[in-house]
Amino acid sequence: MLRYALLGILNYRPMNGYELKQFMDSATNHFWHAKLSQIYTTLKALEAEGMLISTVLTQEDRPDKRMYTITQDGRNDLRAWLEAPLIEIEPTKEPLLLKVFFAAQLDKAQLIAHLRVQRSLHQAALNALRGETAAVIAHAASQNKGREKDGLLWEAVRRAGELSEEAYVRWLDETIHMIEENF
Amino acid sequence: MLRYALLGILNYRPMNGYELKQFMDSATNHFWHAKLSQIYTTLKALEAEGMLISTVLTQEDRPDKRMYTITQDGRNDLRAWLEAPLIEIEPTKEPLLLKVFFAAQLDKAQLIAHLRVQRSLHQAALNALRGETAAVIAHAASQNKGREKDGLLWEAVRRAGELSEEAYVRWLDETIHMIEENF
DNA sequence: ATTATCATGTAAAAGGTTACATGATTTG
DNA sequence: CAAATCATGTAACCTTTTACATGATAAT
Repeated sequence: MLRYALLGILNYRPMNGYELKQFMDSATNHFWHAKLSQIYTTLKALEAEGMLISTVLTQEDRPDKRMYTITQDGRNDLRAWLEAPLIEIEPTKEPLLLKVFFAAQLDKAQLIAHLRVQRSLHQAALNALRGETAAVIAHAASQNKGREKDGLLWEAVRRAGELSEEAYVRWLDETIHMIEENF
Repeated sequence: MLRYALLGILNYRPMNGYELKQFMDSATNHFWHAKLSQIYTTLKALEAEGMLISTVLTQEDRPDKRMYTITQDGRNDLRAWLEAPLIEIEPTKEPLLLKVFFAAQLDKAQLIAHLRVQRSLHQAALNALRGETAAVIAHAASQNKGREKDGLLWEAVRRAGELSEEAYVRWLDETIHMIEENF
């Protein structure tokens, strides 16, 4: 599925692997991420399939860049994927919930400590979505005249992350409180 | 991490692979899942490491069962993992959000259709958490006298799933409404 | 009759992470 | 002077999924 993330981004404009990684880190991190090593190998595979073409851009003072451009085949593949409805829910894996499920043998203080660490991490993620991510999206939308729909959807997706993190923090607060009272 | 799910469940009582799969499907599905093939290979690896021991239980009218029992080494490993705090957030991958992010080229009706399919799937997941999952947990807790903490944590984890699905359905409603108005 | 359940496994492939390898420039 | 940034890639490994393989009994 990383292939569609890359095709989707390269459908905005050509980029190199390093820049794709930066784009994902700043804009898609809360719903899709990848390591550089996987981005490079996936770009190579997409070019071999004819979905992308690359050209080397020689730079002075900086290493050369391999710029990838989406082809018509790539656009068709992206379109077909966008049109296909998702008829399943993505099954989630939540290490924290797995740990809490089996944590009855831990003592109260240790369990609460675990939950508080997660609370601060999720609060930070929520702040990032409301701050940096919101700013990146607003800026990109403002530079994208004539394509207002993009901006609406980017914001909708950001909002999904915000609701999800709000719910997580609320659950952590609820649960810390419950354990303080009942353990 | 499946290893800790299996060690955690086998710490309640010995089971075979097939039964572990059923347990996970009915109780842990919303935060951890695995295919039978992976469960079998992981059990084998855990036994090779000395975390589990297995014995074959011969049955009439049914295929034989390989029952797995946790060892002291397994209990120690489980304990060490439970005590280690989780200092990172699990990065999520949400195919629906990936699709919506790039979906500006779809027409309004198609996009709304995609979101409505997901709405019904997430509503069904929410109903399952409030129905079957809640019942399974309540029943298991009632049969677990003297270990009330287990039941409190099982319910807390179920509640996390409920809050998460509620937030998802709310977001889908918000987004369907936004697209109906602004696209 | 057909489908579901019970029951265990192996093999191949795909997806993803970690480690290795290199090296210049810029910022602190 | 050290660390971060820019920049690309390969190799080994781990995790997970899909497909293959078998076969009896119970339910519809």
